[in-house]
Amino acid sequence: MEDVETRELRYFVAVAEELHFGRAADRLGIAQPPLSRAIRRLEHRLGVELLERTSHGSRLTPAGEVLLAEGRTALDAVAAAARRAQRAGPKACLVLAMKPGGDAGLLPAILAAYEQSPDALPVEFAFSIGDRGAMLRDGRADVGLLHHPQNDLSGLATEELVVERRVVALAESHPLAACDELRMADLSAEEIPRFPEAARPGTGPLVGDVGELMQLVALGRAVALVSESAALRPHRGVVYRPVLDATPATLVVAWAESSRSREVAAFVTAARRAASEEASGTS
Amino acid sequence: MEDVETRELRYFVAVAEELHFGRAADRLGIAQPPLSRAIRRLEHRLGVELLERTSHGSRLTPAGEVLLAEGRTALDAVAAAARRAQRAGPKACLVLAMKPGGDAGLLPAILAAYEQSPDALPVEFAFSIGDRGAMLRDGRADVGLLHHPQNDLSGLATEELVVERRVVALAESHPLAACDELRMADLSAEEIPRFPEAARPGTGPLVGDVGELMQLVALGRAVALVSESAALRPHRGVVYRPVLDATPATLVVAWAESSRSREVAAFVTAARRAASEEASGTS
DNA sequence: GTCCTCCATACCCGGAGGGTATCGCCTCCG
DNA sequence: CGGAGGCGATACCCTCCGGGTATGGAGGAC
Repeated sequence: MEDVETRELRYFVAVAEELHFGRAADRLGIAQPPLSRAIRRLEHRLGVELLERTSHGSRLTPAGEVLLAEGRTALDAVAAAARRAQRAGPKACLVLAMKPGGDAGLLPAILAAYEQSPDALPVEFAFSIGDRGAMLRDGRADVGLLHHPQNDLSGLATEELVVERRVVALAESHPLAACDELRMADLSAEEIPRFPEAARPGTGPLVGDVGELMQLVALGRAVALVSESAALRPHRGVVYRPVLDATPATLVVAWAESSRSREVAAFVTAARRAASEEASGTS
Repeated sequence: MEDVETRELRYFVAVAEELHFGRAADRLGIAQPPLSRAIRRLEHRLGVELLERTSHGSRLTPAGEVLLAEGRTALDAVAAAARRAQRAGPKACLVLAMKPGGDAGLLPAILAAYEQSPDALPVEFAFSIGDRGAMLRDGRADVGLLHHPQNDLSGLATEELVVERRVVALAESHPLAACDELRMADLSAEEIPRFPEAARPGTGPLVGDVGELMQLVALGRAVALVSESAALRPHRGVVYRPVLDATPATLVVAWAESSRSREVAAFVTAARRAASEEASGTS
């Protein structure tokens, strides 16, 4: 069987996402006829129909659904290979993906421990609020600090660091601020902001970063569930209250399984050490 | 950045494995000059040197090492996407990779449970002695029964089924057959056969399948460590003795994380059920 | 029926990918 | 020390694939 080129996969993914050859061709920066031919050629080579063409758009066949899912991960893997090879050049570094403030206060200890490793590289930070898992999968980052179950960890290797209880950020003047502790049910009527990348749809206002989020909270226009360590950084006009029945967030160090280099392993070890020392120190 | 095509990755992997442009080109079925150019182009596009050319062969740079490892998994992912899409066509089926006899006796129960699932597909068997993990990674199979820690499970999702103690197969006439139980040290002087695909190198004779293996054992020319369930299938002239300090083998059901289809999930559920019923039934 | 939308077909062109011949360079050996 | 051989790079040519434009045909909306 002839093998599939990444260009063909990118083309198919574009069509499968748009369900429209014209728009997909537009997005890919090519004309529609070559795109149609490329998809037909791909279907013929695989011996499977991928799309049901109707006169108003197209639909995915079961095989198309499979190729969309698997093709995305394959494209991620190819991109990861290229990016990680690039970074392994003379000015090698380790890219850490994390949410600003999403380190449960462990970052200094982790970095200190990592820098003492003989395999340590300079660490670059890739701050991102929403897509840290994707950054690990497609090679934009090498290791990440992310949260379970808030982040999708599939396809990643992980190690748990600490479990963080979740607290709610409220305006000082908010009625609920009078309570010492809350339950999720108490928040059902509140506006909970969302970041644009958030997978789960909601009704809250969209915010771009943590600063905007806290601004909204301080104004009393919204409330926000955050990790308990975030409450250590006070914000003017905002108070924090524990939420008893919120599912706790587990901070994990994550990495792509295909990149089990010494450098990544050293970072994971450093993170593990920092977390366990933190746990024994504060207990 | 221009993206990397799978052809370029295949070319690079071939060169990186052969460390010789001529042999690699031969293996790829092309001439040497186009291959050299393709690699140079790839290096230039990534902005990194991948190989150190010497007059007697080539060596991998650190970036080349990274691209070799990541490129292999990327190629596997692309191949997996193509194969799984092909199989999702009209005559869809679920391919199960397993070692002959490597099911700890669970296979009938697993299949019975799976066939009752509403998502069940016809099951095809892909018997293989050595590379079942690779079959899952590159899409030749959808689910597999493999053993931890004998198999490399990296890049796969797994669920443990049963822990099997290991026993040694001996010829009836073998001196050690007189003992009721053995230790690994007792076997240190014995010939332990290897399958061609076995990663860990050894000195034992090469065997192609389980039949050959048992033949050798019956002749007293070798001994073999096998799972305790294998001892249930008697073989003429062969006896089994427990090995107290052999690390036990855990039978796991494994699948590629990117193919979390309903069919795969149903099979995993069936395997889990069969294993737990087996455990409670025999306890 | 008549548009309109969407995908497929027909045809052409440029350039990337592959082949052959040859060179430059290093190593090894006589 | 010099020639031979092996290895990768370069030069040059050609083919065919990937992409563009123009147009056709089918199906739904009104």
